[in-house]
Amino acid sequence: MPPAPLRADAARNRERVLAAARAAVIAGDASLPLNEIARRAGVGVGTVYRHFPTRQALLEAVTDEPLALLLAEVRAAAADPDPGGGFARLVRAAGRIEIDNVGFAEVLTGDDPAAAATAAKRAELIAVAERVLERARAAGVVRADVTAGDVQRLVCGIGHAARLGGADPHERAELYTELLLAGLRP
Amino acid sequence: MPPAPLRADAARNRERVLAAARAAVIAGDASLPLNEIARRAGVGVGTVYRHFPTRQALLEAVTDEPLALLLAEVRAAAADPDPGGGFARLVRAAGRIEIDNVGFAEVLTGDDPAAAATAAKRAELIAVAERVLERARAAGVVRADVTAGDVQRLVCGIGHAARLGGADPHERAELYTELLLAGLRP
Amino acid sequence: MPPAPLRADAARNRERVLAAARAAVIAGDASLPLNEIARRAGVGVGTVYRHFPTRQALLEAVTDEPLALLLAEVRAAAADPDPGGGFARLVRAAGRIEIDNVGFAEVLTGDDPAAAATAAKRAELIAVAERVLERARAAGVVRADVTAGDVQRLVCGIGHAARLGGADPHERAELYTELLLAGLRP
Amino acid sequence: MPPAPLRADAARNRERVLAAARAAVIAGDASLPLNEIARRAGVGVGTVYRHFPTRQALLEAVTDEPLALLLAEVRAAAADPDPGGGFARLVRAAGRIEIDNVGFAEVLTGDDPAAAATAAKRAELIAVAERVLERARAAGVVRADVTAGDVQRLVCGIGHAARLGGADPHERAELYTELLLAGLRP
DNA sequence: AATGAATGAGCCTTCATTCAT
DNA sequence: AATGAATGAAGGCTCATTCAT
Repeated sequence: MPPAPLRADAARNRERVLAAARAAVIAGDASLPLNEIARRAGVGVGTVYRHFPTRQALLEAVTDEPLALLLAEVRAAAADPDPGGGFARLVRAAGRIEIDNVGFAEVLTGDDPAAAATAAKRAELIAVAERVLERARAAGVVRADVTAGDVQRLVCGIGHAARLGGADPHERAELYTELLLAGLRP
Repeated sequence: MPPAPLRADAARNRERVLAAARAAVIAGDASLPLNEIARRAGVGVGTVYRHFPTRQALLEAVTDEPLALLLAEVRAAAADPDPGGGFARLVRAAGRIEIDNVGFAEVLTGDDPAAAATAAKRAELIAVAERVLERARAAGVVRADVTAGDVQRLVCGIGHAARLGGADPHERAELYTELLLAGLRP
Repeated sequence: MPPAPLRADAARNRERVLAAARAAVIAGDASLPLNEIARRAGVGVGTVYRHFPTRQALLEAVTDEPLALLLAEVRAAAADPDPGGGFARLVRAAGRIEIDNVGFAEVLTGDDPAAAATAAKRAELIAVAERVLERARAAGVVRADVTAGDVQRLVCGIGHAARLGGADPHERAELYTELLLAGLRP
Repeated sequence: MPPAPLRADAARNRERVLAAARAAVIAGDASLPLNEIARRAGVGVGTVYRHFPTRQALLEAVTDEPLALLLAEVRAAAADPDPGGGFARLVRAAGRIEIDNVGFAEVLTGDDPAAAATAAKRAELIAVAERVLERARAAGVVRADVTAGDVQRLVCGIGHAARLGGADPHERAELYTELLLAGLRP
């Protein structure tokens, strides 16, 4: 059966929890106690558990929005007539999204996406990204010895690096992304 | 006064604890409970606390050897007559060491090195690395908009990235390092 | 808002913990581990912490009942038409209550009452007691060089003294209280 | 055999430990870790244990000097031709000594004096004090319903009371002692 | 469905005490 | 005799998770 449409109040609660978790994750505190997330969301712990049976499930849900965003970008990249431009666009978008969503990398590269929906999105993401890379490679604008998985990991790495310094990581992330793109050329 | 030579048995215990911690860190489990480290080392918890009053102190001790190693490399890099070659050597060495010592990055980029010795080594490391970069920049073989801090962070990021995939990260790390070096050229 | 009426079962647990703590305190073991109090109360440690975030909070709660009792007495004393009689009544009541509630003195004379309610009661207690003493002094039935604080401390001291011997401290406390009253006369 | 005369250095160590413990006790920190006492004394923990097998033994040793002092006073009191004056002198001395030696009361009224020497002194102290009280009672200058034990306890209580307030307890102790003496009159 | 009280395992840390050096 | 390293029991506290209301 399709996942029963949530009652209005249930949906609102779910959203609140999600918002609290998102805020925590963005603030870099991805290990915030569930008790505390519940408190900030203004709901009981039980409610958190009802909507998200495991912490992993919650993190995935948090990552769901950026994942959709990235999916859109990768599709747009695949549709770009310029293979090199499309690839660059993809990498830049991934970098931007990664830097704004701390847990993102873990879910994307982690092993067990509990939720089927996430798994599906992830699979598509990877498949399309692979095509984008393939095309760029064929056009001779990207090194041949680099896989889609490498690119994905490198984007994560760059996000990690950008976050290591103090203050605003965005500027750093931008620079690092350009470095990465330069390094990826043949 | 010099830090009083340890008694033979004390030194052995210290080494055991260190070995257990090192193993844990290499295995990627840098947050292993001190209890557990003590158990694996075959000593009481108290002994761990005696030798390393804080977890940070223990991590620093674990990182001490690779830090010394890297320090030697950076000195050698500074002595290399070829600025570009010296710089590349430094980055490659840093990459290799980082990949073999998970906690390394954190201690290197973290804020408060409890132990004075670590602080000193770290300071020298950074100073010399800065000179190496400066020289490479002056020789026109490295982009001008990249600081020593950036390089340090990027090496960490690359280590992180290499570790994200399954199995042997070494090969990946090597590739990523070359990408980084390529990206750093003007 | 009023402190939300506790759920029936929560209230029962709170009471059990309180009872266990009270028993321990009366038995003179005011430093009983919270672990042990939890065990005796038949609840988990967490429950103790939920109801009383700190040991101090628990002690204050334990002392709350006798504090209320004493407050009633001191008010009655203030209302007594006979200044000397009122004062004596106050001292005797304080002695009796002190002897039955070991931690009482510490909370009363200690510095930081965590709970606002305790602080308020304490303040009123002291204020009214001061008036009782004042009146007695004015009537010439109490030495002029003794402050309310002194009386408070002396009552604690007498409780302490009464508890030092073996067996039943009550009888001793009574005698010591009379000695104190005699000594306080001009 | 008589307790083998200590070697000079052993005696010095013993004295150092004693001094450290005394200082801690006077500072009101009678529960200072033995490790810490050893450190302050500049000796190893083992040395503390050698000289004082139990914490109780150490406390008794700390109390030994004031005990001797009090013993002298009580003898002097017994020798005083004036029964009332002798008694008052005894109480005042006890008060003064008690206020300067926090652990004193506990050792004096506690149950198990591990050291035989302490036990002996204590016994004599009590015996002589009893005679002083007896004489005062016979002279009609002290209430008849008060035992030597009571007086001892009351002095402890007064010390306790004096220490409850902030800052300098000496002044308070003096006042409280006079109150006690007044209260003890028939 | 929601709540939040209760639970208890588990980690952290301290310190009395022992014992090899 | 002295030392201080080692030990481990004990207590403090947190937090994921369950479940009665």
